[in-house]
Amino acid sequence: MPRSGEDARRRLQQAALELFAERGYEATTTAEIATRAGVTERTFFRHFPDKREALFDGEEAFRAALSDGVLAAPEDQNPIGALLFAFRAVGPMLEENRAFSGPRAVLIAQTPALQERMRTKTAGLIDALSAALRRRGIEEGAAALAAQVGMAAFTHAAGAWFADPKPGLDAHLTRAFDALHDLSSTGRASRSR
Amino acid sequence: MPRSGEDARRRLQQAALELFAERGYEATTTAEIATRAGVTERTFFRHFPDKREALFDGEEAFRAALSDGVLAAPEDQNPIGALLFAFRAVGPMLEENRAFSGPRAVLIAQTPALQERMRTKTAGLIDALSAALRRRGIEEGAAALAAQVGMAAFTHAAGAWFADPKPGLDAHLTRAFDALHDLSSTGRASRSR
DNA sequence: GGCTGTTGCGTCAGTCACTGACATATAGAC
DNA sequence: GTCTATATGTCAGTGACTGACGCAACAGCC
Repeated sequence: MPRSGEDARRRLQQAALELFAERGYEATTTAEIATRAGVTERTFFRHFPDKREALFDGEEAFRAALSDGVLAAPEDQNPIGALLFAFRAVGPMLEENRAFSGPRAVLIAQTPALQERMRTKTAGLIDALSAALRRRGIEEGAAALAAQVGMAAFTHAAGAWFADPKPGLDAHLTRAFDALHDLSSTGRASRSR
Repeated sequence: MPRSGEDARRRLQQAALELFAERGYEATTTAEIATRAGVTERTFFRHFPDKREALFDGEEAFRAALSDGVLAAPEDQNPIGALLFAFRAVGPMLEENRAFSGPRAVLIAQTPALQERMRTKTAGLIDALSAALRRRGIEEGAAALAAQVGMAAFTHAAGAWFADPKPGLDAHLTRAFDALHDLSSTGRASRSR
C-alpha cells in the first residue's frame, strides 16, 4: 500500500536497527525486520543486497564527500595534509548523525559479522581517498599508502571522539595526525610517548 | 575410512582451492568440496567454521610468528623499526608458501567475499602486532596506530613482491618503509615522488 | 584378549539468508 | 481514459550452516 519506495527503505533500516539492538544481530531474521517495517522479506532484499547492508546505508554519500574534500584541499598540501583537510570537512556530517551512529557503533562492536562488513566499507573509503589523491598528482603507490595511513589515523580519531566527544572531533583529528608524524620521525624507542 | 583427521582437513583445503580455481568461489558448493575430499558436507563444517575459512588456514601460525618477531626486535628499535624487523623475520615463511599462495591470491582478488574475509584476517594480525608492541612498552594508542601503519606498508610490499619477485621481499619491504618515512616527514606537495 | 572413553565421521532434519519468475497494483505520462 | 514504469507480493527453490543421534575406529588400561 505504501507508494513511496524510499519510505519503505527507511522503515526497513529503522526496524533493522531496533531489532538488532533488542535481540542481537544473529537472533533476528530478515523476515522479522520486514514484518516490523510492514513489508515482505522479498522487499527487504530488493532494497539491500544482504542483511548486513541495512546498517551501512549512505556510505556512498560519505565516500563522495571525502573525495570532494581531498580535491578541495589547498594545492600546497602534501598527501597527508590533504587527507586531514578532507576529514575536517566531513566532520559536520558525523556530528549530525551521532544519534543514529551511537547505537549502530555499539552493535557493530558486538557483532563480528558487522565488523567484517565495516572493514570492507572502510576499504572502499580508502580506495576513494587514494583515487582522489592520484587526481592531485600523487603517484599511485604513494597515494594508496597515504590513504591507508590517513584512514587509520581518522578511524583512531573517530573512535576517540565517540568515547569522549568533549574536545570535539577536530581536536581528536589533530592529535591523531600529530601522533602520525611522531611515529615515523626518527624516534628513539625510549621515547614511547 | 581415514583415521587421521588432520588428513581429511588437508584434503578439504586442497579440494576447495582446486574447485574454486576451476569454477570460481560462488559456483562451487561445500557439498562438492566435501565429495572431492572424500567426506560429507557435515565434516567440512567440522573442520572449518564456514566456506571461506577453508582458504585461510594457518593464519594463527603466521600471527604467532609476527608477534614473536616484534618481541625479538632489538630493544633500541622504535615501533616502526620493530615491525620492520618482524616482517623481515617472517619473510621466509612467505617465500616457502609462494606456490600455494599464488593461486590463492588470484582467487581472493577475484572474489569480494574472500577479500572481506582477508581483511578480517589482516585485522587480526594488526591486533597481534599492536599487542606485541605494547609488550615492548609502547603506549596503547601509539601501538595501535603503528601496527596499522606498519601493516599497510607490509601489505603494500607483499603485493609488490607478488607482482615482481625479482628484487626479493626484503627489498620491497625496505622500499615501502622508506616511502612511509617520506610520507609524513615535512614534505612539500610538489615533492610527489 | 576384553572394556571403555574419546574422537572423527555419517546421517537426518531443520533454519535461514538469498534468488528467480511471475503476478499485481499504484503513480504518473499522455 | 489508456499505458507504462516502478514498487511490491507470492511462490518455489538453492545453498550455507547447525543440532542431535548413532556408529566405528582407535586409545589406554586391566
